[in-house]
Amino acid sequence: MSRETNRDTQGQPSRPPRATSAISSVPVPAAAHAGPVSHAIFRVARLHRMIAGQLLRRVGLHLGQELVMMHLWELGPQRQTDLVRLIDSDAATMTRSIKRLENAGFVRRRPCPDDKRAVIIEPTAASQALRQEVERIWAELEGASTGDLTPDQQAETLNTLRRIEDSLARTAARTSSASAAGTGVR
Amino acid sequence: MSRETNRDTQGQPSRPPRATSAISSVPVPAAAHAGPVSHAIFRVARLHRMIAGQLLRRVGLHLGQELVMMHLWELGPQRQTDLVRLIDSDAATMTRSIKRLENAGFVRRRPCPDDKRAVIIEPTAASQALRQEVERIWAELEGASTGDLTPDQQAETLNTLRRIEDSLARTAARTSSASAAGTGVR
DNA sequence: GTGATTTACTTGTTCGGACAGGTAATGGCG
DNA sequence: CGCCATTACCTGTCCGAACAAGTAAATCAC
Repeated sequence: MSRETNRDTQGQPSRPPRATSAISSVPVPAAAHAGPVSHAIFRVARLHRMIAGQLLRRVGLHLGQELVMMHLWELGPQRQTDLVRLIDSDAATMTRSIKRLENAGFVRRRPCPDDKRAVIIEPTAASQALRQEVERIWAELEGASTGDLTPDQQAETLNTLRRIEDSLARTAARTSSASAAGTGVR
Repeated sequence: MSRETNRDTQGQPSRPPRATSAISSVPVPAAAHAGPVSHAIFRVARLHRMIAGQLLRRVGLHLGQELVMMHLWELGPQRQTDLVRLIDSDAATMTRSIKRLENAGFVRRRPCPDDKRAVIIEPTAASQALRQEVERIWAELEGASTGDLTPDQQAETLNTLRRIEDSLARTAARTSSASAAGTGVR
């Protein structure tokens, strides 16, 4: 959360705060009642992102940069466009992210011999020291997400998340194609 | 996703695509294998955020601004700091968000009579036209998230999400008070 | 081979989010 | 009353994300 995580100090608006139902449930009546699942996704996403950001910052990485490095470590040098596809990111975002990783000394840029448009990104030797740290962070993040769930419960959780993802993906496909029928058949 | 959502286009670097297991499962070996739940959360969050952004953009709002408006509509005029607490946002972010909503004509700023430091934010009459749209969008987003789940399954999903949130919240509480080893890329 | 299209990447802009200051106004305490 | 920590808000900066637009190279069509 932000720095201000206190409660009480009620303002003078014209309505009672609705008896904040449960334990820690932040008082968000409007959004919560309009779409409980949606709002839960939103809160989980924010917490997850925040924790990941905190952990990564300690090793000198920003959110998202760890994905780039993980792919480079695992698959070796990649063209920028391949990284974009792997992470399903944006070309513009990747350009700037790579630039910052380069400034930080974690990657190097090399022109592609086969294709003069392309650039090959490769992890530096110095970045190898990060690898274990990042893997530890991902394990920590996974632990923070799953808590003390049993493997069965984790599988169930994963199932639930996949179901949500599939559902959202279906909607995204419908929503984005306002005019064309295209679900990207080229 | 980004604009580039195509597949195939065989690349020529050393990239064995690893038999993309399922249907839509984007080929993200490294991150997925390091933390499946974590990675699922990440993907769900991104999809959810993207769809919400698309829907909101059609009515002239940006991500997060709808939360401000929903609270103002439901609770009436609020001080800026109250909005920050309600949404659990950041004071700086709120300042700019309010400024943009003001430029868009959706809110008005009025000095607080009791406290000369504070500012009262109130929804404009013009913003009332948005209210139904935003509520429709939230319903649509909820539908997109839950898909064709039965109420029981939705409750189960909600339970799972809450469990993740609690787990993350516990970690966040532990993490924020931990050590502080600087190291910054910036 | 020439021209049109596609691809790879860059840059500019805007947004939310987060952090680091900075300025008033407020309120408590001696 | 004066001192001082807190509060409410603002500004600057940096980052990821998304969109628009542009450049250069590769590829396709003819």
